[in-house]
Amino acid sequence: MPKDRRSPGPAPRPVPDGLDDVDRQLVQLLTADGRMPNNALAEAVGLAPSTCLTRVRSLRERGVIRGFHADVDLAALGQPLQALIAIRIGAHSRDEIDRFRTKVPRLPGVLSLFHVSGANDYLLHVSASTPDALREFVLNHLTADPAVTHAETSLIFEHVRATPDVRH
Amino acid sequence: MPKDRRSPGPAPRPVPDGLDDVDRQLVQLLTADGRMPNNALAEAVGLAPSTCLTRVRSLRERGVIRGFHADVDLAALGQPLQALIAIRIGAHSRDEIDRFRTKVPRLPGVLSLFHVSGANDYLLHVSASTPDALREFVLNHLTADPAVTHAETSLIFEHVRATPDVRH
DNA sequence: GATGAAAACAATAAGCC
DNA sequence: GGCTTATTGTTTTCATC
Repeated sequence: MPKDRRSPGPAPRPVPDGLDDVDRQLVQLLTADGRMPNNALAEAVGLAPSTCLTRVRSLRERGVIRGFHADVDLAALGQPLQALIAIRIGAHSRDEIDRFRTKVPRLPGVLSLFHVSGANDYLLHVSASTPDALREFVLNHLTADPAVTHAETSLIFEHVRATPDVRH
Repeated sequence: MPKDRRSPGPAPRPVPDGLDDVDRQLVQLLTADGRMPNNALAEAVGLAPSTCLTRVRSLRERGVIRGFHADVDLAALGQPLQALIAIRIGAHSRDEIDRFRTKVPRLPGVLSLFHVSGANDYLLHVSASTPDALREFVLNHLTADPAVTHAETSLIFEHVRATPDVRH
């Protein structure tokens, strides 16, 4: 079945609603360079600037593009250390988990929180200015938390960010 | 010693060279919104647009700001699964490690590669379209690699990105 | 949906403090 | 460093297809 026109019953698909090739190209280009100007973008995908603008707006409105962020060298900002901390939660009560999940992303130095399957419950990506600051972070905010039963810190020697290929 | 002027011998500091408060604010603002226009940025930090432009340029030139990227909802692009894969390397020869480190970020679906201390050597953040695609990725690119002795996959249930606080 | 043309706005260069 | 002004270029709206 090639195109499924005239489907009578169900519903017209909820959110991301078909991204075509041009949409994917735009996402790809803006992932690689989030400040690429609209007219350059337009030329790159072969659209008029006004059309391109409409497309990009629609991608943002549909939540396909969530936002744009500067990628910063934290070492240059006095945070030369990064770590990944594997965390286990003891009390698996909904409340404890929600509290932890809400509190952690607001702690200073926190970059990302992953809730994961497997032996650990969370993986926390943090930055710190010194080994002591990292130790203090773990002791004050993780070890001291009654919900946390285990926290294992691994230093990050190197972090390579890949630009995801967004084609089918 | 307040300012260390007239230091005769050493050298005038190599790269990030003192970031002042305005620099930090700019970094903070551009981390939160990488597409904030220069004139809005200028107003937010209390500078003239031209001056602000010079500052931001300098931040990029000094590598404090490495780039700008769209934050994309991969699920909307047909990659609803994400995983973190803990990897151990057997042969700890320099060549094997370099090869692994070079090859992995180019594999399809790879988002980030962390080289870490501790029991594991790497932590790989990937996206996939289906559980089968994830399994194929692990089997073809990790298990099949002679340098890899162990690969343990954890599904990511949720990923919360924090906006780092860049103040001192 | 896509377009081109016009109006509105932002980025940049130059000269000066 | 920073500011202002003048210029260039980009974004955005709108009427039209």
